[in-house]
Amino acid sequence: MNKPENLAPRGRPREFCMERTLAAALRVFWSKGYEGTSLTDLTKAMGITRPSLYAAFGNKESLFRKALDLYEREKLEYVGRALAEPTARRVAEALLRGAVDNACSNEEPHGCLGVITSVACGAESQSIRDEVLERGKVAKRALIERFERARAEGDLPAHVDIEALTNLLYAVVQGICIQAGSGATREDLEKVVDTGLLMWPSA
Amino acid sequence: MNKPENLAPRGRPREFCMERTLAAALRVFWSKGYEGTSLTDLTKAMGITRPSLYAAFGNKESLFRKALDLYEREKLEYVGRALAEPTARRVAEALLRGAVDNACSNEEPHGCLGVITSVACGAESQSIRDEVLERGKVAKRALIERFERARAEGDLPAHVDIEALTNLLYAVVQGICIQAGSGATREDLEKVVDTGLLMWPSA
DNA sequence: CTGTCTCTATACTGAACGGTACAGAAAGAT
DNA sequence: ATCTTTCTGTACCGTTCAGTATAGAGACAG
Repeated sequence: MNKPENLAPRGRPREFCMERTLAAALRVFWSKGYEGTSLTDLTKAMGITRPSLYAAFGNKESLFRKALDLYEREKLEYVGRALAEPTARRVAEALLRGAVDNACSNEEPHGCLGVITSVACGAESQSIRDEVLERGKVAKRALIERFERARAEGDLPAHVDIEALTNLLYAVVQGICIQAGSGATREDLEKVVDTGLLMWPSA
Repeated sequence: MNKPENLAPRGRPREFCMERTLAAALRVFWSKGYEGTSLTDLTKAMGITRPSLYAAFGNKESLFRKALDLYEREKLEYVGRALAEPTARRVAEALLRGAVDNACSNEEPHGCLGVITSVACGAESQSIRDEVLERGKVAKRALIERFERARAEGDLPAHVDIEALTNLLYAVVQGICIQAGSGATREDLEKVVDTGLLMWPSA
């Protein structure tokens, strides 16, 4: 029918920028985990009050999901880029180097929001944990399919267990995220990636 | 001077077994992390009341340290066994298989208490986090020394970066712990170990 | 028995948690 | 100007947190 002409906000306009406040919330969740983040932490970092937060983003869980969307969109795009690389080795390399970049940024918290959440989420807020794990499974399945294609193309030895290889690669990525959050430097982790790539199976 | 003759408990004797209650506390910390565990969780699992807990173990932090000692003594002894293996490859294999065993027990929580604590410990209780990280560093240093000896013995290629190789192995162990806590089965992780060992550098 | 000592159990403290009711402020519509 | 709508800030809700005061129960010494 008629376009609702979305330039007609009827009441008092919002005084803060939702994108900026969402990015601020993401940083807090990223560094403290879902349960470790309090509403006071959030409102202080976002520069808004509690009722404003609830009106704009729903409750804490809904805010976290929106922050998670932003994180996947902006910080995990390297996963999609890695999947598009032409060879299995370059897929692995792009994934590992992207993980190091993401976990070692100078401007963002160290580590990976997904790993932190999947480890630090208790029985309460189980649905948050489940959603993060589900998103991880989707990425893992895409990697498995990519490596199966690579094997079919003669790009990986025929004898390797593709699922196990993917889980191993995933484990290294997770370990990198943990070590980044535990004080390892970018140089340390780049050497880990180099060493791992030396062992990558060739066809 | 005189030995205080420690078989003279003067007041009413304690009604619970400290070892059993400490083991129960360890299980709770292991499955929920330090900050995710409340005193109510602890007293319920240990079957004692709050004042009994405080009289016997000090405060929550002191109880956690005692549980961590127990964990290292009973659940991480495989690390020492791995270091005593005769070749670098067998050190790595014992470490990886021990990690899978420990993280996939049928009777204990899945995952690794050290990994969980280092990830899920916020700015509060920083000292807990620091202690766990320090204990991890000690183990890593022992592994580095072991692999340096292995290289000197011609047991590892001369060109490998020992510290990076150790960090890589450590990353795989950490990834295994995370995946064990995220629903991976023992069979999944055993295949990961097998695949990783296929890539282990030979002299 | 009476003391004395140490355990246990109830019930509490102040602070922080996630979430919200309510009143006032500010913008467009009429 | 007035009305309606939506945002903002204060002040609060009940609950849970780690930790404790206090009183009673129980075991030994004399």
